[in-house]
Amino acid sequence: MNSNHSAKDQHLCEACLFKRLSTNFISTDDFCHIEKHTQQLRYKKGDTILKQGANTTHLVFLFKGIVKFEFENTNGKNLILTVVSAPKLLGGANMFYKNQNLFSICAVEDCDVCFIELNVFREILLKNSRYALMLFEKASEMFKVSILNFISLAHKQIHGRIADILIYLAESVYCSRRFDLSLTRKELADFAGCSQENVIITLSKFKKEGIIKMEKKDFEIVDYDKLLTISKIG
Amino acid sequence: MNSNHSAKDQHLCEACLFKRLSTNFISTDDFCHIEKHTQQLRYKKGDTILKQGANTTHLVFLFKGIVKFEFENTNGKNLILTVVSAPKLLGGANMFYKNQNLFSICAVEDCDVCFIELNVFREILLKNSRYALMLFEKASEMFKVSILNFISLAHKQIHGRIADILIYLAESVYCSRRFDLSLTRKELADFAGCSQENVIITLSKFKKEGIIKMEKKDFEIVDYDKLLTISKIG
DNA sequence: CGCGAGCTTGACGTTGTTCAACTAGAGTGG
DNA sequence: CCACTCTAGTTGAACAACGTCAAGCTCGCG
Repeated sequence: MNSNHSAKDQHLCEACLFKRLSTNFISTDDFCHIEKHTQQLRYKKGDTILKQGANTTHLVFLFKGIVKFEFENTNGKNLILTVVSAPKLLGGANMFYKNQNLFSICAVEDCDVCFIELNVFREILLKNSRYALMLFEKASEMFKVSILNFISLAHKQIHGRIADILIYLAESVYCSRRFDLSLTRKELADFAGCSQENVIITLSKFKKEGIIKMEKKDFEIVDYDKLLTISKIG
Repeated sequence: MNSNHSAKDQHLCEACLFKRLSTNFISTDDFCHIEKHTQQLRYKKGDTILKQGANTTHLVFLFKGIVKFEFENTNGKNLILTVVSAPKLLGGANMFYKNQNLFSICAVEDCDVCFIELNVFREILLKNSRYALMLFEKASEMFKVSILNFISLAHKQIHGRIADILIYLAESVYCSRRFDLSLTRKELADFAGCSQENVIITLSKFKKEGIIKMEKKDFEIVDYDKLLTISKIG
C-alpha cells in the first residue's frame, strides 16, 4: 500500500471499521483484493478530496476527520449539502451516478482517508449482492439527510434552520452538546443557505436567550429542548 | 394477477417497458416470479399511491400518468420534491431506506401502476447483482433531480425557480414546450417552495414579457432561451 | 507594527409572505 | 331558471424577513 506519509502515520487496516463491516459480508480474500487497490492519504483542513465534475474513479473511506459535501454554483454562491464525520464511507452518493461527482467533498478538519479503486470495488459488489444492498442502504441514508436538509431550507426561517444545524452538528457530527466548531461562519451560512450576517445575528440571539453558550469556535448547547422547539416551529 | 378493474383495462405485461428492461438482466423465469407477485391498480387524480411514514412493502412501477413526490410537513406546509411521468420505477428512493416511506407519492393525473412485492423483488436482486446495480443507478438519478431542485431553491429567487420548474416540466415531464398543466398553482408553489400568490405574479410577468403563453392550464414556452437565461442568473 | 482573515454590528432596500377582497366557473338545490 | 356555495385563480396593500453594503473589531502572523 502506498502513501504520501511515513509508516508510523499509517493506520493499520486491521483496526479499520470498514474492514470489520465488510468482512461480515465478503470473504477475507475479497477484502484483501480491495486492500491491494487502496491508497491511504492525509488531507489538510481546507483541501478538496473529491472535486465536483471530476470522474469518479475511487470510493473514499473517511477514517479520521470531518468533511463537507459542497455544491459549487456558477454564480459563486456555494451550498453545503451536508457535513459528516469519520468513520464513514463517502462517494456512495456519487458512486452510481454516471462516473461524475455531483458535488465536491472537502476537509473541514485534517482527514485521513482511504481511496479504493472503484472498478475493483464494483467487481466485489457484483460477486456479493448482500454486501451491495447493505452499502446502498448506507448511501440512501446519506441522501435522506440531504433531503431533510432541503425540506428544512424550504419551509423554515433562519432561526429554525440554524437550530436544525446546531442539533445536527451536536447529534451526528461531534456527538456531544459541547464542541469546537470546525466550520467558519461563512460555511454555516452556506449550510443554512443564507448570508453570513444572518447566521451571526441568529447565533447571537440564541446566546442572549441562554439557549447556547458560544465563545468564538467553542459551542455548547445549553437548552436543548428550546432548540428542538424552535426547530419544530420553524 | 388481481385488479380492481375489468380485464379490458389491464395492461399486458408483454408490452411493459419494465419487463423489457428487466429481462436484459434477469431470466424470464425470474421475471415471471415477480409478475406473479404483482398487482395492477388504477388511481384517480389526487389519490395517494404511497403514504409518507407507511411501511414500504411494495415497489411501484408507474405505467401511465404523472405523480408528485410530496413531503408533508407537520406545520401544514407541503413540499414537492419532484414530479415524474410514466414510464418510471418508483420507490427506489424509498426502497433501501429502513422500510419507511420518506415521502408520499400522489397522482396528479390518472395513473396506472403495478405494485411489486418488495420481499420477492429483493430475492431477485440478491440473485442478480448487475440488475441491482442498474436499478440503484436509476434511483440515484431520481435523487440527483431532487438535489438540483434543492440547490435551485437555496440560491435562486422566485423567477429563477419558476423558470427552472417550467423548463423541467417541459423537458422531463411533458416532453413538449406546450403542455396542459396537471398541477394547480398551489402545487407549483409547493414545488417552488413559495406562496401561491408569488407563483401567479411571476407567471403573469413571464406572460406579459412574452416568454410564455398561458391560458388557464394551457402553457406554452415561447422564448426558451430567455427562460434559460433567467434560470442561470437566478 | 501592520496586515489580512474571520467575525460582528447597524442602516437600508429588496424580496416575498400574509391578508383581504374580488372574479370566474362548476356543482347543487329550490 | 336563479340563487347559493365551493374551489381555483388573481390582484393589491401592508408588513416582516432577509440580503447587501459599509464600517469597525479582534487576533494571529510575518
